[in-house]
Amino acid sequence: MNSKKIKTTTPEARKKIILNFLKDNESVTVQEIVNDCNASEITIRRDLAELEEKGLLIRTHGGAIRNTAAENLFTFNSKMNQNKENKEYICKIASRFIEDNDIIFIDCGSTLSFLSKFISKKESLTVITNSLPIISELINFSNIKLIIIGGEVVNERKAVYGHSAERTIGQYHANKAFIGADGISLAKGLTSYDEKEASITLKMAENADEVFLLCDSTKIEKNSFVTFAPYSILNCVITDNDLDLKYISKYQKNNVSLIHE
Amino acid sequence: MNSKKIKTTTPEARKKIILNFLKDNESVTVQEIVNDCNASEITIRRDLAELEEKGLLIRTHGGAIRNTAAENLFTFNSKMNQNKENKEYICKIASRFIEDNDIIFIDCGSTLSFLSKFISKKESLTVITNSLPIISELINFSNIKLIIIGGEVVNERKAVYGHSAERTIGQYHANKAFIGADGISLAKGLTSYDEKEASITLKMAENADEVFLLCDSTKIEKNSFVTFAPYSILNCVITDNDLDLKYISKYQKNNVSLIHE
DNA sequence: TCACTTACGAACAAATTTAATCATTAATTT
DNA sequence: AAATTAATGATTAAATTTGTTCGTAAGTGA
Repeated sequence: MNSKKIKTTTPEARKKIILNFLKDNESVTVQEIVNDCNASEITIRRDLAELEEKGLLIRTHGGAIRNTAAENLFTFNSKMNQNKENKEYICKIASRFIEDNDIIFIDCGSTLSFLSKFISKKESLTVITNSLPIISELINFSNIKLIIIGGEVVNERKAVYGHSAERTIGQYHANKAFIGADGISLAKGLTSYDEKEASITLKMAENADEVFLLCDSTKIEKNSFVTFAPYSILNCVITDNDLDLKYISKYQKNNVSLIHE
Repeated sequence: MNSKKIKTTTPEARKKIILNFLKDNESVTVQEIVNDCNASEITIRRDLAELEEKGLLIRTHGGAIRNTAAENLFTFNSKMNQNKENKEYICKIASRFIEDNDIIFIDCGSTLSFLSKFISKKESLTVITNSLPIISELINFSNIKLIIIGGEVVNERKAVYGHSAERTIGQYHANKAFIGADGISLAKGLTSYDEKEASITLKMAENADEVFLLCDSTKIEKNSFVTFAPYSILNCVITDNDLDLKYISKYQKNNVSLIHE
């Protein structure tokens, strides 16, 4: 029996360690990685060179810094995990409104990206979206017909935007649209931080029979920068349990049902 | 040796051990599994190959890493590594024809997906594609304007197809198109196994000033199922070094340059 | 600026991992 | 029990990864 020394890292595992480290830290030195990975400097430098090649970090003298644009290919990172439970909760409620054979729009955004988790079990569904995380989650399910909206890919949002995208949406019609917003109020309607995003969201709403707004309770009766639609386009707002209950009747009077459980 | 060796693991039990280990750890080495399972390296490697085939993990040199959905969704696996060197070689040559500020179409297919490796260094570029692996490789690079063609997402090919996609391509015009095919001959022109794929390829070629066909030498003077374009739409065929040189002059006489180095 | 230190990468050589082939063993079917 | 099939391991050559050396480049402080 020849006892072999057991290596605990492979090249790819090292790279994962490096990238994971950079998720928590702004920068890393070659020495730090050498210690963590039990490999020589030159090996680490070669790893860093490869990772830079792929755009996953930026090399510096003595180490590397995070490439803020990259972090994780098709998942949001920090924003994604903020309020994760609430977002999942909201999406779970939303999934109750999805029926077999529905054709649905799914907007992009960190809240909406949890929706894919709950809809992969439906028997048959057509999903039209501009969100790459959604595509990536649903692509393996043969029961879902997936349609991606074409246009310019925006890295920061992992989604497709632009005139071409907006025009494309008009070619489709869906039963239901599941959209996001940065604020909603009876006074100003739906508002957003970003104009591009607002245009896409509006187009989806316009081309669907029923419109569901998914947003956490902190956004209710709050206004953001760009006003892009009146609240009347909505059939339903789905939010979390922290909702101030006084809003429910107010919204009901304006024909919008506010659902939180 | 007179003591009977007692087997403690079956193939399925080993695989369970491997997968369970990867639930708790980011990565695993072949040696670690060998120790845990009392099997030889080759057996473990065969296990890992099977598990990778099923998409349950990702093999690396020396072991395997966990398969988190988003990381490999948009990459081909088995077909990708067939003939890898030739495909890279072809793409490297092709990249010489790409200049700064070009607007280029990139077709989908395992050969073409290596092209992204070589074009991320260009200063400024617009890439229009229906290939999700290409999108996933280029999304991090701010020097590249990325446009995805909308339509139905086909999991098997990790790409976008359909009438809507074909129509969309007509909205764009590119300097150069880099396309693939399953066969090319002077008699039949460009041929493909798949009709949907052929239509997309043809549209790209029609909407570009220059057309480059990237295909390995085994496809030269071979015919496949669907004839979709005459060879005259091509400006250039880029192939590998195993090319039979007699074809070069023949193709040149028909105004197609056949490049292999 | 200069000297000084540290980091870097190319080239080579060593070590490790891998795939391919073949022979052996175990399990299953006939 | 014989034949067939599946699983395993040993051996080899090839491919990949790694570390060492050494000359060059980059940052640092006086």
